[in-house]
Amino acid sequence: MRIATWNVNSLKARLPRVEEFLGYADVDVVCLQETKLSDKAFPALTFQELGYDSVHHGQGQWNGVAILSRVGLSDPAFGFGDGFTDPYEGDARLVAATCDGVRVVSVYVPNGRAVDTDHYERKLQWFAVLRDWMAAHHTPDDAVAILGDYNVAPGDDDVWNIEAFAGSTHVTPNERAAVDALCAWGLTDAFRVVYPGVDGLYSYWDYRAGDFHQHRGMRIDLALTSRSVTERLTWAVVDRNARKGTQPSDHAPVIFDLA
DNA sequence: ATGGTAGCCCTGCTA
Repeated sequence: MRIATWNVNSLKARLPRVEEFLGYADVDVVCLQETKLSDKAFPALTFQELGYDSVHHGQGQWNGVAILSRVGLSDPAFGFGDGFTDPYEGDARLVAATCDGVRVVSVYVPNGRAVDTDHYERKLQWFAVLRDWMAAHHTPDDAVAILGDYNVAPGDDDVWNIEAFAGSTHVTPNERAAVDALCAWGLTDAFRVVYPGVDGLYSYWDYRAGDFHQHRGMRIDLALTSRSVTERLTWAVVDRNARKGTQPSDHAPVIFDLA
């Protein structure tokens, strides 16, 4: 099974690039973030014609997450649901579905804006709720994969220059601890299983200042996988070509192969 | 030079 995650930064603007990606990437499951669409505007029929079932959790102007699957898609869930207090209530940031026996979760973690803001504090809370939500619905022995834009670079080698991020979000100890808490529950940063200690592998480059061509990127699009999924992992890659050309997203897809 | 670009419900906010 080949599974990918991609923050498309508006599916309306990016649909041609997403269709192109589906045409060459041979992916079975795709987690999308920042569709920026209402559910009504989500192009489910387009994906159906390309062979993919889909589920979308959207709100319109901002956020929005989806899962596409050509290997089955069942038991969809939208947001944290009853029993959880979402620190970003009203935002469409999580959708889940079971695809060929794997519980797939597509997440768009809040950006956090700046360290000294309420948005940052609620970003940390959102991570805590995600962990509680996982623990409430699953055990680490389940086949679970949470893919998405985590808006956190887990290690110093996940940013182009850690000194340039002094005082910034995405690299703070508290944000990394929030990711570590998910891992402590029983998940693994799958990309680093394939590329331990390899520098310069990013999934996001700011549109501004020519960051992509200057290799000023960050690895913030992650797949956290439970043990049984991690054991099936054979390969991973960033599709950097998707960041090039006409009207690219500022994120590239990250692709994972499971035996 | 506190910049730059791209997206949205586009003259302001979000990332």
